[in-house]
Amino acid sequence: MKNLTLKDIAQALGLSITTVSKALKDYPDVSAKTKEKVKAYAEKVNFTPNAYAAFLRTQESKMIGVVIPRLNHYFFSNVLRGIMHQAEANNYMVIVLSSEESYELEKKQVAKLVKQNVDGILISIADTTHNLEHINRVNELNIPLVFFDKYSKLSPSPSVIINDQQAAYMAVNHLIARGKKNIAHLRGPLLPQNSIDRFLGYRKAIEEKQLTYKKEWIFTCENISSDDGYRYTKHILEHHPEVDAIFAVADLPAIGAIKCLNEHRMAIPEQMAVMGFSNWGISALTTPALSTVNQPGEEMGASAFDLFLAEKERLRKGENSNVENIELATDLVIREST
Amino acid sequence: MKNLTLKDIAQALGLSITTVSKALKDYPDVSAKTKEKVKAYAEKVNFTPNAYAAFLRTQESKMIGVVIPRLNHYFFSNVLRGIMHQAEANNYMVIVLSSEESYELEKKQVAKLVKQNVDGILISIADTTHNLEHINRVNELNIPLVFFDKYSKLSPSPSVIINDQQAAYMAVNHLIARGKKNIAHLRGPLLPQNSIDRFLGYRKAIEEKQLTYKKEWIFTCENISSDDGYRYTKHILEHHPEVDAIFAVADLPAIGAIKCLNEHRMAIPEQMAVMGFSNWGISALTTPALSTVNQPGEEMGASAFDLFLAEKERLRKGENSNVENIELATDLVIREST
DNA sequence: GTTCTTAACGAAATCGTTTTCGAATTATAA
DNA sequence: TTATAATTCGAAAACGATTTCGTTAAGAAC
Repeated sequence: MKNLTLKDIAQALGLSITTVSKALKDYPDVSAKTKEKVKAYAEKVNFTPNAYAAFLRTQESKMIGVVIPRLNHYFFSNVLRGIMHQAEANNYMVIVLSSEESYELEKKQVAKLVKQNVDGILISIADTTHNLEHINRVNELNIPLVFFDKYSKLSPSPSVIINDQQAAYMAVNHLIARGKKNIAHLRGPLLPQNSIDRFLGYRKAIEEKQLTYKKEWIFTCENISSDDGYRYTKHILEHHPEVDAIFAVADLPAIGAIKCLNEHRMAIPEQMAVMGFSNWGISALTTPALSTVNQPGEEMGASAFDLFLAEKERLRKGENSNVENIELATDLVIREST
Repeated sequence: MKNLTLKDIAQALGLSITTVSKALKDYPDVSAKTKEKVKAYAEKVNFTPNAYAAFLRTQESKMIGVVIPRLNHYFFSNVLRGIMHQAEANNYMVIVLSSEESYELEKKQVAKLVKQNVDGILISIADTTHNLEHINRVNELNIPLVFFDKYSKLSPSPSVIINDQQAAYMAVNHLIARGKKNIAHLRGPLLPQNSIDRFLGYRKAIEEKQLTYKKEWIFTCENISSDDGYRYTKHILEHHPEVDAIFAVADLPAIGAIKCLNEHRMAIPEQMAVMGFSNWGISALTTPALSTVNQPGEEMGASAFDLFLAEKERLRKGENSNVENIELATDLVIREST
């Protein structure tokens, strides 16, 4: 019942440990007959080599670490799913750690993964991460590292992201096409690249169509929470009645906005249109249902894992070839709120 | 820069590997001075013993496996958080796997964890799990196993759950106190204990107050999805106009119900009250906000980990003492939908 | 018959830690 | 001074898989 070892198999078959090991790994200096015998027996007793013992020799743990800013986050759950699916297909285990959007915790979690000898790290950095020492240390140790969704332009590691600027540009253009002229923006925190890019996409669309751009219509959602959206929308209703649409950095603030608008009996989208970002599961369930930008979470996760494999291969040979950066396509999900 | 070993420290300090190892683990046969010296140096170079090598001797991997039915599930995310927090405090790593509510996948994931030599398994079983062979195998291997939230009465392993029956009983009593007389129930699938218990709590409250109990008012949400809730609510409006309240097995169907009621311009809660279960983050954001039962996710996770430690201790000594089962308190969250 | 090649297998070292057991040194007792 | 005990250390054997390097035996070549 206990896990068998090579020794057990060797004894059972009257072979040496060496031969059994080599037979299982298809070494050329084992006869076809022996290979057959060993493989059949190993299959029968459901043998798999002890991962810890194997690590000691090969220094490959067959584990990767994933650091995400939040666990209970719809989008990241989807990314995780993609990662795990791909990891399973390649016989990797996944250790997931959360940074809780804290730079300090992120550093700790990365250090923990390094100590665990993971074969690679997939990370989406926290909104408050302003320093890349911990990332650089991973690079120096020659441990493959891949960014997904939230990355840093200052690091040379490969990344898989969406084109946030273009996605936001498309979203705001959709609002404009619906006849909206005074569009407010609930933006994300100042640091992360994607909240910057979404803001830039917003501004580009506004300026290109020569609509009014006002600093007073830009609000920073520090926590990207529904509460942020609720609060700012209330402020907009009270102080900027001319605003006829809201483009939010994420679905959560957008839903907060809808909640506030409903309470004030505003007609959505006639009096005020609302556009979110991410296509969370809940966004289809609000009344009215939220228009948003679809981010392909699972696909992003799968690509991130693939990039890890590529990066690992790259590091194994010399450093010559250049890093890959993948940009996934997004698409608008038009529902009732626009 | 690379991870140091005991050997490195031993050489640096002119000691043997043995002494360094023993000094770090406070063996009595190492002098106080040597211990100081070793510990100070280890601290300085940020040494931690190689987990894989340690496993080979101790057979303790300092890793636990967690199997949950779904990754992108608000409640389970919270449980995970509790588990990870407690795991971190006790120097454990956590491997999370999802069964996707599939019995077959659940079996595979458990097998994978066993092969990985985890020190224990924390599991919330899938709705479709009808057979406990995989769980029994874990028991036979003397690997500590703890159930949380969704357990099986057929297994002797410890568990941490809520009293679903009582919680549902309280919830329905709340609806009755609000003057509702014809209460429909959107129940969960037939197998899992908690959907059975919630149904029993519902029926107990109904019968105790001698209200009408009709089989036609009971609907089974196979996927516990918002779509289930939406569909059944539509059916209720069309075929059972006398129903004045809906008690759902979870928040998602309840939100689907609200969506349907809003579309039919039904007054909530006057014409139809809605009660959910779980207190998902979104339940506060619907219009009207959803009344529900609060399940203490993080607390459940933390308790599950503590139970694992206790169970491990129990298995280490003989099997004498009996297993613990923890029942966590729930509380009603009354919002606008009732 | 001798030498050489090739095929098939095993012995043994290694990874880094833990732990048993014995050795060496010092302190204490006789 | 010698015997005994206490203290402090280190050598070495695990744990289980991988891999290098030999060894053996059989057949080929001369």
